[in-house]
Amino acid sequence: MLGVAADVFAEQGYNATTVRKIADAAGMLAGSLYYHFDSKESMLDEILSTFLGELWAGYDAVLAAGLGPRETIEALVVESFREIDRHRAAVAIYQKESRYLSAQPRFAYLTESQQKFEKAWLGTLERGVAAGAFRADLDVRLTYRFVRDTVWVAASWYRPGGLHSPDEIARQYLSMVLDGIALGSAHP
Amino acid sequence: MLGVAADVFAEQGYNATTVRKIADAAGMLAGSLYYHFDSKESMLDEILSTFLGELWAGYDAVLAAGLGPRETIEALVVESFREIDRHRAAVAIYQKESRYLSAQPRFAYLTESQQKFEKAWLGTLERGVAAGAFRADLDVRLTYRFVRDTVWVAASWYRPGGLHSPDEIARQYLSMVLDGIALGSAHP
Amino acid sequence: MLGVAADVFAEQGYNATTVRKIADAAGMLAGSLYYHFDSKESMLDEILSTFLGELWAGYDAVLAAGLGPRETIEALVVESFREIDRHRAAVAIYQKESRYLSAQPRFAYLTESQQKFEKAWLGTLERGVAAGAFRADLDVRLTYRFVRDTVWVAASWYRPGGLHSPDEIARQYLSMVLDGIALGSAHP
Amino acid sequence: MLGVAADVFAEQGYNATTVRKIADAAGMLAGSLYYHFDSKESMLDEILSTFLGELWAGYDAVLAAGLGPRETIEALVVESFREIDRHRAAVAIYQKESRYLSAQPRFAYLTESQQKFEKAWLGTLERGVAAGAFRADLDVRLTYRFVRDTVWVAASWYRPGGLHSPDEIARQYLSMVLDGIALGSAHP
DNA sequence: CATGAATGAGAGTTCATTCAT
DNA sequence: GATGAATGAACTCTCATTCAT
Repeated sequence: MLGVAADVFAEQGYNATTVRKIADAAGMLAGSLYYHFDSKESMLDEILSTFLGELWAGYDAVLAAGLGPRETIEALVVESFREIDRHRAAVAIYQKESRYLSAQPRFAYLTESQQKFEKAWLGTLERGVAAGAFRADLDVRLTYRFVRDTVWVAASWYRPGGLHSPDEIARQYLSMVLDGIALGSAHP
Repeated sequence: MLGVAADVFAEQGYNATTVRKIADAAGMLAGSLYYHFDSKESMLDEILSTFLGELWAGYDAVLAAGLGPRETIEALVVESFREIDRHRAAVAIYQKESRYLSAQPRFAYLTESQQKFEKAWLGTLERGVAAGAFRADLDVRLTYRFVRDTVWVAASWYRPGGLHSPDEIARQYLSMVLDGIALGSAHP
Repeated sequence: MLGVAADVFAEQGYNATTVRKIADAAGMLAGSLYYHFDSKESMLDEILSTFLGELWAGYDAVLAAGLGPRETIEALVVESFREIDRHRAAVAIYQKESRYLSAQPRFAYLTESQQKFEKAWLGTLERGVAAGAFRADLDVRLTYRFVRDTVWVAASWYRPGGLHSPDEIARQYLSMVLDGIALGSAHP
Repeated sequence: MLGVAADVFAEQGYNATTVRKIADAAGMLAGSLYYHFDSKESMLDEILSTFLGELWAGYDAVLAAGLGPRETIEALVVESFREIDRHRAAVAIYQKESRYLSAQPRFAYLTESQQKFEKAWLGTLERGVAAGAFRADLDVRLTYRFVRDTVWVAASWYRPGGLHSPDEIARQYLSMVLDGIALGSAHP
């Protein structure tokens, strides 16, 4: 039933989603939802925290593996697309609502997660620049935002079961992000 | 006053924004807004259509200039970041709300604009692949989405008057998109 | 300008008429009306009191003429249709709104007028029954309402300048009220 | 609950009636009404269409009975007063609001009903004139309006459970309409 | 005299939530 | 576990009215 709610939230936006719509999609009446959940907000909370829990399980495993910076970035991107595949709705909700939600105490964990996230990615990029794996002529914060957005916005159009598997999409994205889309360019 | 409304819509989301909040931000009472606008929706309409009007003025000029595919992409990206600079709030609103809005007849122009947009970008990318300017081993639709999202999501964090000028950001984005962030990669 | 307001009130109803509609019909802006009138209610007040003033001037002349009961009824009906002709809108407003207005102190004169009205008509009918001019087998209060309504409701469809003059309509109405519409009936 | 709404509409007028007044009269809060009805307008719609449905059931039975013109008129009047007795509020609402409502598509059936109504009454009167039952020296359209208004305006003052039963009122009205209120008049 | 802009009370309506059944 | 009915706060919007210009 959380899955149903997540789909509706993702499609219509949290605020524009009425409890009745969720109930309709779940085949019951609006009042009946309250046997299962405390509130509309608690559904959202559970959707987001479950997603972030699984995301960090994956990320932490990658970060603990002791890979080089380029390999770490690659693994994080692959992991991210797998999460998009498994939690598409949650990711879409996160993208749309997190800024406004993170102001509320109940969703403080969104801010924490975001900071941890930034530390992991930005740190890896900086490590990669120092190690000569990534270009030094780019603003690293800009690069961070570029890579981050590039990956996660995919949730807005990705549909599971489409032509490309998550791993295939990850591979193509990585190729674009790392090597660019132009032909014959080089950074000696 | 449309600027005020756009800022509030961008920050809180259209649905979560009450007319009272807009009125507060504009220094008047909620009812007073209706002397200037027919409805909350008409404010949104005017914000988005004004933005799209100016966007297409710029895009059309670029597309009519007869540039090569790579130069066209470069010019479109530069133009896009300039629009983000001038219409940051409108772009953010567009990003968040357009999917759900485009279902309504009143906002049918969003769908039209999106199709024109896709045609311009996708066409240029295909032309570039054919001309040997862009890599042929990538899915061109995936590449399109990658480039498109890469550019426009910037509106979610961009603040006018920050460290980087729009043109500087465009330059860095283009460098990443075209040549990648990795050092020493080449596509001969 | 009162005439304009009266027409709009008559057509749309007092409550459904906005000040703006009156102003539109008068060729000015809503706020400008307040140079001429204190309030929407005062327009209504002036319309109704002017009409009732003229009505009673006519009625009082009839009642003071010392006519017999049948001739008095005839004269009152003729006078009424002349008032409908001259104050069609006011009569229509009166018909629709008086019950609800008469509860307000400002419009107490409506109640007074109505009582005077009832006294004049009912008294004449009773006088006529006693004098053998009118049938005694009918409930006189019912008869009063019958005659009263019969006359005044005409304001709802009457349009000045139509086929029938007010006096012609009065003549036909009187013929129906006094002698009935059936052929060959008699009350010896 | 429709009955409650009808009473309030009848007494105060549709526009002057707030949903809060209806809710008060029904012993609930304004918002609660919307569990039972889509809108204030849909209450009005249901009240009027229910009334017209029953009215035409009665009228159609009369018209199908194959009576002579005078008997038809008598039966229609009797039927009308019975409807006033059963749907007093609805009739009063119809009288006050129908002209303005019939302009809206939703209430187009009011216009249709009115045309059917006119056809039934006017046709019967014309038939009666041709058959020598009614006077030929009167304008038949004027007569139609006279009879029509005479009957239905009664809803504005009629109170169920009063001194006169609907059938008694109908009898007196018919006597006045058919034979007049004057004594000794004849139409040979 | 008229305008344009604002006010503020109140309208119809929506919706998350509650709760007896 | 689910339903139907109700709650009450909040929302968008309307409108009579005011007033500086």
